[in-house]
Amino acid sequence: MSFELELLEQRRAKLEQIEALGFAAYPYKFDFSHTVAQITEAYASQSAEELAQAKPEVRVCGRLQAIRGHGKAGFADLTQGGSRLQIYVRKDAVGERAFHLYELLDLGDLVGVEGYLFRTRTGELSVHVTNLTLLAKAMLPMPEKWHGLQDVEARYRQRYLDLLANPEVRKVFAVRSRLIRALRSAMERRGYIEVETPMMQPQAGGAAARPFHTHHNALDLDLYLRIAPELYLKRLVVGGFDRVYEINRNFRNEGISTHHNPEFTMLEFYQAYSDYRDLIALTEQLLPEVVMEACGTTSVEFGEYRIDFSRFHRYTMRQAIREFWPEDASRPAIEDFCDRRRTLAVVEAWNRLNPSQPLLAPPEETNGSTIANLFEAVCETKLVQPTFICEFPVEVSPLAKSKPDEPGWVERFELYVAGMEIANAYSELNDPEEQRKRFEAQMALREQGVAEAHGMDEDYIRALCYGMPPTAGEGIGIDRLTMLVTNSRSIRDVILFPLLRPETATPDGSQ
RNA sequence: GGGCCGGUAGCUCAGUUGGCAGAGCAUCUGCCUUUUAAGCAGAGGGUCGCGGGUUCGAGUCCCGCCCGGCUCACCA
Repeated sequence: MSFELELLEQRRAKLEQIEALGFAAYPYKFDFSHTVAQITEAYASQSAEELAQAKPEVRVCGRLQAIRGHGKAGFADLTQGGSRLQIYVRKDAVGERAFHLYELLDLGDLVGVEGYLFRTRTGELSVHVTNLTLLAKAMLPMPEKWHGLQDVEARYRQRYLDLLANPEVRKVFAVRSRLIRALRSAMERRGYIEVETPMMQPQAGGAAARPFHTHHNALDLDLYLRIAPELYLKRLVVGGFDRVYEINRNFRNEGISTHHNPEFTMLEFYQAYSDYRDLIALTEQLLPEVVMEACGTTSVEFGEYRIDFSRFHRYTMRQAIREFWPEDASRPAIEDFCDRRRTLAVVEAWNRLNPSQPLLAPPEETNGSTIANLFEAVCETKLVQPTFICEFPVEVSPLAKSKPDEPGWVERFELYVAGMEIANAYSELNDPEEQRKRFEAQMALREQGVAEAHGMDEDYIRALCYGMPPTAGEGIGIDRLTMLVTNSRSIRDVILFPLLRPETATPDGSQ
């Protein structure tokens, strides 16, 4: 028998002994008078004398995280919801039967205790137990008590153990929850209505990404998991919801990295009678507001940086390439991006400065794509403090409205923080004829083999034909924002169950 | 997909030039009625990720594979 099975057998035997003592192995409930957190908070300031006088009675439950035996007495740490409370079990106080139960307990067991509060010789608030019950047994051993669970793979695969063994993980997800709650209430305060739009779509639109495929049997219908809610949310704006938002999952069938999980959470919202400038103003208000609510400050540690969400920088994409160009002699001019040949010369200059990582700019690529790629290569990692990058090439923005004076550029911004794209927003294109032309241009790209190019969406164009008010829309990546406010270097550390290969045994027995 | 790093007891980790598979925690037995990384004495626990190869001998060297991490590419 393997050691692991032996441990399991030991605990089965203990559970049988516990039942033989007359305790239920899996009782149905425990009537607690306090949570552990309520007790530690309410009695924190009471002295040993005050407690000895009052002997406050409590019924409290949780998981045993440490057991310290002393012969005919013993201590244990009861944890619940990330809080800890010591219990003290004496044979003469609980009786033979309950003390025998105490001796059969293992680390990880869930128990309920009844007793009175006191302070030990060393001053620690503890429950002097008069009644002990088992609520559920841990049949497998818990991770080690002071190093926690370190194995990264095990932490993701068995997140429940990660949460039990590593208190800071629990904190990350508490902050994530506060952040989402803050965003929701910030949107509600501004008069936005929360909606839910289809996750399964006959056509995956609203972004440039490859989708996941699925199938509905009864309708015999091929469907895609959505890559963005955008086109549905704008249909709702046509329908008269002037301010809508959705906080939900998007699915993109792309690579996995420290900044990308195949499913990720976005806040996406639309505001009628507004343009992207209004959304810059909104974002400048919104982020400090929600970051303050989630962490109690607007400036947060992120790796080697301190990120200040109360101050925003701003460049156009063309300005940013100039600004962050590494060398004066070859610094491009704004006019260099007007024409294909001059843009390619800028790429060549960049590649001369970075021969090890040359930027590929195939001749058939649109000039807009080349400029956007150039921007990412030159600037992205340097945008540490919150920075708006405004005005994108029309070729990479098929759903955004052109600038009135420069049809090749659109009214759009992306917000960068710590080298990551956090938000993306634009003045929405609401001219159905122009939208049709944009879709046609995208389809032409798709024919050239650009798999993530946008498809034609006739129903969306029909919706625009009924008239969409001038509208601005924005998406904010919740996972990445959570990374920033929890100082997490990997997106997997802010997603409870990140996608991993399943741990199935292969024919040769390996994993 | 490329590059680099890792996988040894339930957990956290050592393992030297190729020479008997180790420690701490956890577990088990005994002692212990205010400890808190409780303590003391003893015991058990291993497919060294998987499969080949080299060798008298492989955790260690070589090849292939699996899983994971970081990074580059792609993307948000």
